[in-house]
Amino acid sequence: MTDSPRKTLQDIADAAGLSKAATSYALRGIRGSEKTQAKVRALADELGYSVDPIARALANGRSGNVAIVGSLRDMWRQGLAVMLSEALRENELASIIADVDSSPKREQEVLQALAGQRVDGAIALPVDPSAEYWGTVPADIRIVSIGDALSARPDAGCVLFDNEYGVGTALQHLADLGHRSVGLLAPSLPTTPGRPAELLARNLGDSMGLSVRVAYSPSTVTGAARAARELLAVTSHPTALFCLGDSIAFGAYSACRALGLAVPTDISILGFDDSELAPLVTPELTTFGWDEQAIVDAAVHSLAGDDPARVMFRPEFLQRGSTAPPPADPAPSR
Amino acid sequence: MTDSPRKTLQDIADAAGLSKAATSYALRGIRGSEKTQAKVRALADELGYSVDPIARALANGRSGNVAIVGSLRDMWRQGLAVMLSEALRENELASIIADVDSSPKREQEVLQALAGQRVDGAIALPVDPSAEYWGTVPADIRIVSIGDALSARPDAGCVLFDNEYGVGTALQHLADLGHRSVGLLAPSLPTTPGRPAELLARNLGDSMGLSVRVAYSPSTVTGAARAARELLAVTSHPTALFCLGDSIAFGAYSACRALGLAVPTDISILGFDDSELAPLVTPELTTFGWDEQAIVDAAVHSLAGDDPARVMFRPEFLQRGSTAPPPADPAPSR
DNA sequence: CTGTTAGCGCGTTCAC
DNA sequence: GTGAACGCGCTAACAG
Repeated sequence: MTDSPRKTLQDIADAAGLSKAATSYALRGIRGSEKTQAKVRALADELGYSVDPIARALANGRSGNVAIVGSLRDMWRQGLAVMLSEALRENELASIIADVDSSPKREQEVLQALAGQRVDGAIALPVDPSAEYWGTVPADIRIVSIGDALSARPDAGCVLFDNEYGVGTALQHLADLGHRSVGLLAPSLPTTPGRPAELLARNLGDSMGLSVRVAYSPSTVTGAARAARELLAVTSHPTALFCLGDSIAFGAYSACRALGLAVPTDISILGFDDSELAPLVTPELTTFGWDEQAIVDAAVHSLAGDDPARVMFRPEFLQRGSTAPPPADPAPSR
Repeated sequence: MTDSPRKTLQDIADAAGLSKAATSYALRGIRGSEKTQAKVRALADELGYSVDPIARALANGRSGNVAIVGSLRDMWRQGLAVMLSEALRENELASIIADVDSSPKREQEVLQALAGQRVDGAIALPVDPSAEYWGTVPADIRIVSIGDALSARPDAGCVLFDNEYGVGTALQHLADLGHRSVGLLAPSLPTTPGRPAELLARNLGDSMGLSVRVAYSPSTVTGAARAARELLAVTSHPTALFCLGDSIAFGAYSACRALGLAVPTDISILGFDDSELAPLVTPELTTFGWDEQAIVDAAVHSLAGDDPARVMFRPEFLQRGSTAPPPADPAPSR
């Protein structure tokens, strides 16, 4: 238990026989001769000095903290959050993580608290990207959103997903297999309508002669199981389930098992995100994979760099074993 | 886009016609008449004032932040970290999350930075609980460790797991089934020996006439698959794998599949932590479940309360389908 | 008790 | 290279 009373800049200035200012500049290599800088630095780590990040933050107005805000309930997003956190650390930024479940209300609250928290920026995995409240975040807090653009915050960096490609590929795949009725299990709440992926699914489905029924599901396996069950508990249920997240797909597996439906012979299931476990369930889950590290790097770069970039990532279709043609006779009625 | 240049204490002092000091006291309800306090508070949120956490931290030495430090690579810990973060928020504590992968070196670095960050406390899911470096964290930073006690930090709160029960039950279960040679896949590194669970496994194994071979594995599915493969790639490999974490168990499934070993007929697999997916893999994973919410509450309570409590949780054995008696003839040699 | 004045904490930055 | 002011809230010491 070190009881060392923290060295301050003054301490090492004294030791070096310099002024605080000179020492400060030297430490940061901004001014002073090579020699002085070297001497000061040597002294600093000899005495075990390290800048007090709080004092520095107070002095120059940036805290070096960024918030990671959003819906962090499914495995994929949790993993992403941890990766983000790590990438930020490598950029000398501390991250505070705030899960908002999938509640726009919580999202708004957290956002409101941001200003007070003095974060320099935020990386969002937005619950409701079309909400007005994004506009209320002070303009000097940089935002990068992952997944959807923030309509109320056009200046934010965006790491977008090529949903058109993903959803199009998925529906085409199902249409090609002969499905006509598809259930879409989306992670948002009914109260946050208009998320691109869902609109897209309806439109693209229409153009392929596919009837797409949309349902909303929590991103937890058990929650999704319940949602999937409801979708399947009608007399003439969809013959395929397209789940916007692997966690949801796993829930769908569970629901099918409970209902005695075999995957993929009775019903096809399509996931999204390629969780580590997708190849491990039976049958292996057909899903879409991302280059997560590239996504994380893009987000952090967009936050740290000077251009709030807009980049788009295209998911890779990973066909495995969870899809097949629909059963020949009308789907069993529960 | 509010462009408000952050109100300061001075602003609201001016507005109230008071001194900064009076205002500061009033806001915190420490001094001043009821009337003044009410007036000042009203003014404060009318003007949208909120204390600058940085200035406050600099002034009184505490930031109201707590760090969540540790190995956050497996799903279970990631989920726990997010839950902790949420529970802390409810206690008006912001949390910063630092994943240290499973590197003691990184753990030490993060710990060292803690003091500078002015965190009030830390919740640790320690990589190396027996390391000396825990002792170097300033005594005024409260620590609560989850999973293992910190030998160098006897004053820390502890949320312990009843490993004796868990490991004992697991090994007994395997012994009862007739296994004699068990592989233990533990998430630590070879460089951090002496983790209770592993020592226990050897000792308990001995007393049951079980030969326990310990191997170390990353907590990712793919990493664990590799580790499991090595363990199984010897001529006379264990007939059961006890994995200290479901992520590792899933990796073991993957390895078995690749090696053409059937679970549970060729090899039994036992997990730990009861991930949401444990009942979804085939065969369903036999594992141990926790009351995560209780664990989180205990940790947060121990950090926030005044008694650095020591509590212990006992996992629940969840027998499903991944264990069976060993094959009658000697195990196939790869 | 109410309110005030005058630092303090610690690193940064502007003038000279 | 230097002194001094600054950022913003907290707190000891003191006056009414």
